[in-house]
Amino acid sequence: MSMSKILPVKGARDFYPEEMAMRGWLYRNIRVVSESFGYQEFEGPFLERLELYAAKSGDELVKQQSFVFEDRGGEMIALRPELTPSLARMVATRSQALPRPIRWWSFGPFWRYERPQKGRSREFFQWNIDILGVDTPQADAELAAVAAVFFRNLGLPSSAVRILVNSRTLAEIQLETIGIPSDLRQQTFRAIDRLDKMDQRKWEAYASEVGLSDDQILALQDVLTDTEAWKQSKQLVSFFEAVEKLGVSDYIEYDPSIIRGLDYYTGIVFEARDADRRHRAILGGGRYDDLVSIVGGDPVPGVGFAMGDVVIGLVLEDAGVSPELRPNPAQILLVAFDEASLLQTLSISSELRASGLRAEWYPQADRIKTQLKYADRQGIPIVLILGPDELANGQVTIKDMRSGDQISLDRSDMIEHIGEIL
RNA sequence: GUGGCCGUAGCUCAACGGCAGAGCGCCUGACUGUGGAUCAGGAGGUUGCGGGUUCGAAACCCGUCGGCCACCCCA
Repeated sequence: MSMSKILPVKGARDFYPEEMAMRGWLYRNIRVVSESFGYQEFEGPFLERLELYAAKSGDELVKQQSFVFEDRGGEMIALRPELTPSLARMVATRSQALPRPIRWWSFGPFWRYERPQKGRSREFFQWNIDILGVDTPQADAELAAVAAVFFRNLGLPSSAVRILVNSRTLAEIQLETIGIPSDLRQQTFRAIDRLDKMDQRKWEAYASEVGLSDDQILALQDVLTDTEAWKQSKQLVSFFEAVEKLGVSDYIEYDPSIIRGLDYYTGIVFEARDADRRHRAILGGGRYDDLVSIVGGDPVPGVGFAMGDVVIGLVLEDAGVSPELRPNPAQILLVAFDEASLLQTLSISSELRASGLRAEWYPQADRIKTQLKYADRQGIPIVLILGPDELANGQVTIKDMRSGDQISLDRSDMIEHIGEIL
C-alpha cells in the first residue's frame, strides 16, 4: 500500500492492462455502432479557453466544476469538461464547407472538478455522438436508436436499460397551461429533475418553496404521471414513429420527468438509466439548436448525447455481461529448452510475425513446466516448443493449450498447422 | 464546496489498548521435455500519512490524504 508515496490525483484512475482491455473493448463497440450509422470519428483539443464554456453552461458549472489554470501568457485555460462546445466551434468554423448532415462521434478523456463517488470520477472517458445540420424528429430518433443498438450489442437487454425521452418544448407548454410563469420555469424544471430523489411530501414542500401554489403542484403532479402526454406533441409522435421503424421501441419510452440539467437543450431530451435505478444516468443528451450560433457561427441545429465510461461499466457488471478479456494479445508462446533453442525461437518468432501472427517468446530457458504455466496464466492458446529433439530433426512441437493436443512437425508446415487450429 | 461513514498483504477481510493474522492471488518444490487438479513450503506490512494520549496504539484523540454515501451538480 505504501509501495509508492505518490498516489494518483484524486478521482484519477490507473489503467492496468486489465482495465485497459476493458476500455479498448468499449471503444471498439462504440466505433462499431457509430460507424454502422455512418458517423465519422473526430477529436477536439483537451485544452480549451475557459470562455468557450462560459458561453453556454452556467458560470457555476464552469468556475466550480472545471479544472482551470492560468497559462504563462495569462490566458485562462480549462481541461475540457465536455465536448459539445468544441464540436459547436469546429462546426461553426467550417460551417459553409461541411456537407449536411454532419454525423460525428468521438471517444476521449474529460475532466470535472467534482467530489468523486461511485460512477463519478474526476478524469473519465466519454463517448460523444452528434448529428448536426438537421432538425427533424427522425434525427433525434436516430440518436436514441444508436444508443439502443449499442446496448443491444453489449448484451444489455431492454429489461436492463431504458432510454427515457421527453421534450422541453412540450414541458414548457405544459407549464404554461398550468399557469406557471416563465420566470419560475428554470426552478420548476429543477424541481422536476429531483422528483425521483425525494419522497412525495418532501418534494411538495420543495416545490412550494420554489414558489408554486398548491394547485400548481397538483397539476404538475398530474402532468408528470401522464404517460400519454407525448401524443400532444407532434415532435414526439414523429419521434416514436421513427423509433418504431428503427426497430428499437422496446428500449425507448416517454418519461415526462426527464428534463436534463443543461441550459442549452432546446427540444427533445433523453437519458438512459439502468432498470433498477441503482446508478446515475448511463448517458444523456438532447437537441441543441442554438449552440453553434452561441459560439459564433451561422445557426446549425444539432442533437447528440454523451456517455461516460464509468457508469456503463458498473451497469455491465450488474447485468453480468461484462466481458472476460485477456490483456495478453499473443496467440503463440515460443518455449525454449536451452540457450541454443532459445536463439532459434527468436528467428521462428520473426517468421510467425511476418505471416501476421502475434507471437511472444519466453526470454530465458526456464523449465518447460514454468513456461507452460506462464502460457496458461496468460491465456495464450498455442505453445510452440523447441527442444534438442526438434532442433535435431528440423521440427517444432505445437501444443494447443485448450485441448492439450500436441504434434511435432516440420518447420515448413508450422504456419499452416497453426492457422488450422487457431 | 457542505455533512457523514471508512482506510490493516496485490484482493476480500480478521485482530478492536498487550506477539499483525486468514482465505484467495503470486513465487518455489513434490514433477531435470509439458499448464490446469492436489499437497508442502516461501515471499509480500513502517496497519494511508503526520502528530498527540498511554508503560504500551492497527485500535483512542487531532490533522491530512484517499475511498464511499448524502447534498450540490451532472457537460
